[in-house]
Amino acid sequence: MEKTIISIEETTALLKLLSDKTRLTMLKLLESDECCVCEFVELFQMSQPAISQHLKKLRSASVVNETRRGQWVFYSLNDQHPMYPLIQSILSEVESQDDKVQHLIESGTRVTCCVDPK
Amino acid sequence: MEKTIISIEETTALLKLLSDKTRLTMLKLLESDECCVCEFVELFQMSQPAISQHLKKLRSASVVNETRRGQWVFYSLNDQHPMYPLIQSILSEVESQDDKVQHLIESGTRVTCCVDPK
DNA sequence: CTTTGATATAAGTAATTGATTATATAAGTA
DNA sequence: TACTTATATAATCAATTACTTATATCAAAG
Repeated sequence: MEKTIISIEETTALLKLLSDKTRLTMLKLLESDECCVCEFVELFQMSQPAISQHLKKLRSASVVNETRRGQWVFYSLNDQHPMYPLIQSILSEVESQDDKVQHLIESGTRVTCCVDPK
Repeated sequence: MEKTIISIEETTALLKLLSDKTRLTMLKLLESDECCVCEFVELFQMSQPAISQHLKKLRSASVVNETRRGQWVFYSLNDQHPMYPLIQSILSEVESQDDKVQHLIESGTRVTCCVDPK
């Protein structure tokens, strides 16, 4: 398995994307499980459009995948991204965000959003 | 050897620092050898104060070490930085900057600056 | 001690970024 | 169909960023 050579420009673009607290936290959360937009809205003290714009940046860079299920849109890490190994090694250094997941469970947000749509 | 846990804030601050083309290229160059300021000035199409300001940011974050030798100031990677492993894994993904080193040698800049000061 | 070369700092500025509010779209439900 | 909930887009704005030019500092050489 050859190592893909990544240009300085591609790398700085990715790092810039990850150098925002909200976006990096989002990705750390996605590392363990997909999330829907409303969960991010619950977690971050920020307006829904702000969340949506952060997700758009991640989406435009193909760092995340988007799946609509009914009225909800779920996001997940794109493990096919050419820089996925780098993303993984960055995320592995970052402190766990389990407290946020716990908050979702306790507040009932996770249940509301993520129930099986069948 | 325990893995140091790094906060989201510390990580985003580091990524922001590395998410600039000039600074990331500087660090990639420092990965193989120390450089003096005049070498960076030769390499980047940019004013000397601009170079100096980039170096100040890297210095303030302790990502690089500074050593004065006579009238020259040399910079090197700080391998004692708490996030040095992350810095290394980022740099390892980035394309080589050997062409820039070659340019320094050919232009004579490297010789002028980096001769043993004894 | 004055000049020169190397580097740092200060002040100003245009471009970018990350938020906001208002509005649009899209899906589910009465 | 109309209403509600979830999400996206548009327009706007304040803060930050990465340059620029001008000036200061600092070390070596005359």
